[in-house]
Amino acid sequence: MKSVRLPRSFYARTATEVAPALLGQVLVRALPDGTRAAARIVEVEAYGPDDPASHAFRGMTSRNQAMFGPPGHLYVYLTYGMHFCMNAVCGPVGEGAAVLVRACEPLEGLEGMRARRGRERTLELCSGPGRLTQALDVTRSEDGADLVDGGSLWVERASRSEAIGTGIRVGVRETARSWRFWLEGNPFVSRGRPGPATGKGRPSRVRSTTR
DNA sequence: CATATGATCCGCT
DNA sequence: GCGGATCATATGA
Repeated sequence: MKSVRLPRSFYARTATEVAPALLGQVLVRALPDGTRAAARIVEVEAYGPDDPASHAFRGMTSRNQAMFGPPGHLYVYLTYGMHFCMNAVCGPVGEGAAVLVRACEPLEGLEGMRARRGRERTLELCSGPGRLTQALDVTRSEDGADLVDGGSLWVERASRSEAIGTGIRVGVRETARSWRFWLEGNPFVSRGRPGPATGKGRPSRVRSTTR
């Protein structure tokens, strides 16, 4: 079957529409050495305008300017001084919305991923925002890259059968928005972090003890 | 200029 | 379950 790259119009919607729609789609990375890496998106988070948790909330800076650019481009930033996180920019130009890709299921180029990650277990290659950028060799150099017309990184349409789970975003204290989306039952979904266990509003994650 | 803080990961207990 | 690693960015003196 022919692989179809997601068009600009796919991203030109609100982040809360794009986020669940990205689940099951395949992220493809063409590496400098000519090899390919591909992974299926299994967990995302939406960050919209008027959203205090969004990097765009306080206006445009040199760090987040890609978020205010055209949809379908990449916003990549460094967090905790050592981990990159990748986002797909959404909405109209100037809005400042994006979807954070939190976890993927490795499909292609696993050996390269293992080498870049320094880990053997497939489960540890892409199950986390910092992990997947390392596995796919995405750094700040890719900030602003075009997912639609660019040549090294894009998203291909794929089918999905799993149900979608929703919950509060990881590391975000605000509990009103359930803007984290994942493929229910998929083992590559990151464990995330339970919110500040201040008593109210536990995330109520799926029970995953023994299996 | 100085400092606090992350949309995290990993190793150790 | 907990804390250290490690630094760009934002904010205040």
